[in-house]
Amino acid sequence: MTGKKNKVMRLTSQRKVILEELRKVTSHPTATEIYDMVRERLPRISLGTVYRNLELLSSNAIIQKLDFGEAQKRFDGNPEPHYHISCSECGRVDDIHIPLNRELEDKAADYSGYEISGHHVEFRGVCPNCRDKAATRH
Amino acid sequence: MTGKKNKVMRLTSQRKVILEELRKVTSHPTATEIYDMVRERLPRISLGTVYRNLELLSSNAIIQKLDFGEAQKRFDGNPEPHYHISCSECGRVDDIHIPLNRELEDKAADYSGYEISGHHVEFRGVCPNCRDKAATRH
DNA sequence: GTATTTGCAAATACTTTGCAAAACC
DNA sequence: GGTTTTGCAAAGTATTTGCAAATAC
Repeated sequence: MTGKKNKVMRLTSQRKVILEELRKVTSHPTATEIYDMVRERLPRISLGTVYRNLELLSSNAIIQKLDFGEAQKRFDGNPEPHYHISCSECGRVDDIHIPLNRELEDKAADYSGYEISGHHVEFRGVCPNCRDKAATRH
Repeated sequence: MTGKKNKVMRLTSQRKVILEELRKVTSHPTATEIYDMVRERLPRISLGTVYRNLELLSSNAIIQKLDFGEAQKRFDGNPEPHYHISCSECGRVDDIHIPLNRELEDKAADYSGYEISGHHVEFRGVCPNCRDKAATRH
């Protein structure tokens, strides 16, 4: 019905550690960053395994795969929809937990005729750290 | 001051045709789609040139580079900020010209301490075509 | 016991880049 | 005339995949 595969997802040590490490941070790491984090606990894990698990976990809505237009995708251990902001200076990505604006979806549906299933908001700006650094330079 | 290069951007036939073709459509084509469109008028143009021009034009805010999490980036001949919606069935991308919600930026600034420079909203849903097709199938 | 998952390495997909020749202003 | 841009081909980067061995249940 939903098109999802019906395979049982086994709890391998690799999968468990990837999920644990991802849930520890709010930094929205890339696949290679996660690889590095996980390798401290599982030195023999391969990058391919990390990619495969991130793909599987995100397609099962256990984590989120994010794309901020950079070369590498990022991952978020929190599967609940929420907004994000990225710093144009240092590239860091933070969560923005303001309430989702459902009215936007109604407007978009009226405008487009689409049947809307969700939306995402990405803010751009300069993070407090980088703003302070810039100020210090004067 | 702004970090932009000060080179003069020359009006080559390749650049002109790329821009013209991109402005003709609202389909948010990928680089290879633009390559195919342009090649009908300039059969000897190379894909590298298309990429270089799309990069240059978007970094000069003459066009927009968009990323919907697919493998390929997409391009929009309209440089004005506006929202987008993509169809989860067929992948098409449409503009949503509802007014930008600046209040969201204020809320995000309050929440995060960032200095916000802009935001983008992406809706997901099923386009009218695909909805009709799905209905017909029953 | 059997289907899923892993590590490894090779393959793929998209985009970028070096360079000499051509084009623009 | 000097700088930018092009075509071409090769390189780069991120991600995916085939396969035999290992693992989970």
